[in-house]
Amino acid sequence: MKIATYNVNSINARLENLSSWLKSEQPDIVLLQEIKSDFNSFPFFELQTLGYETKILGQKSYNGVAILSHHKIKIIHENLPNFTDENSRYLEADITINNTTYRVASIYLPNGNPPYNNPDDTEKWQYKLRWMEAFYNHAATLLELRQPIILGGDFNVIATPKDVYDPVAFKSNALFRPEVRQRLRAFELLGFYDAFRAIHPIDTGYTFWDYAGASFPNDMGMRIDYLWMNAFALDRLCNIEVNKNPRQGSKPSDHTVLQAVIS
DNA sequence: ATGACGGTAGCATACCGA
Repeated sequence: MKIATYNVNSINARLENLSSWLKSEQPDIVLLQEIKSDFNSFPFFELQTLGYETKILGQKSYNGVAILSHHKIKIIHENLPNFTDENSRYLEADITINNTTYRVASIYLPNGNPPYNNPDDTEKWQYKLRWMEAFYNHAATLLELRQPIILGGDFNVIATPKDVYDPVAFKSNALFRPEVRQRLRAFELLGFYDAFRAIHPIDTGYTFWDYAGASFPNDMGMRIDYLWMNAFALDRLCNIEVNKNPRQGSKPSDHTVLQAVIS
């Protein structure tokens, strides 16, 4: 069973790029973020011709998450429970493959940096912290399940200094501030394993490179996309890798794919 | 530190992002 997470930065702008990756890798489950599309403009039919059923929590212009699968998708939650969110950032589902039911979620955690035109505005930062608290609370309840759980997506948090090309420059950035790293760590200590780090203790594993400058050729990236697994899922983890192909084609997203194989 | 660069809405330019 192959599962992947990919922040596409608009599903419609990325359809060709996404399709060619789907055709070559044939993942069973795909967690997408930043589809930037509501139900009416989502390319359900194009993905269906590639063999994928799709469930989305859409939104016009911004945010939006989706789950694709070769198998039937049963939606469990749209949005985080016990948290009123004006943005579409969380979609949770059960997918049964070969008699195993996987609980999966596609997650687009808030960025948290102030808008460029208003550097003193802390509203987005406060929203990020509240979001992470609600996510922590829900994740704690998920661990009661006796089934493999895979929580994947764009977490917008750089877990450690080695997960970014220049940790000093990002010292005060909302992706790297101690408050969010501590919260991600607390989530991890509940019993969710960073699948990439479980297999690759040293590799950089960057999943995002800014469009600006020559970030990608110079490998000035950061690791902010994750697949977090409970013990039931991690026990079955065979392989996990960052696939950089979608980042180097024409019209790439600024993120690339993190894909795992589970037995 | 700033803004590059790219996407959306909608038609000029503002907003958003990591």
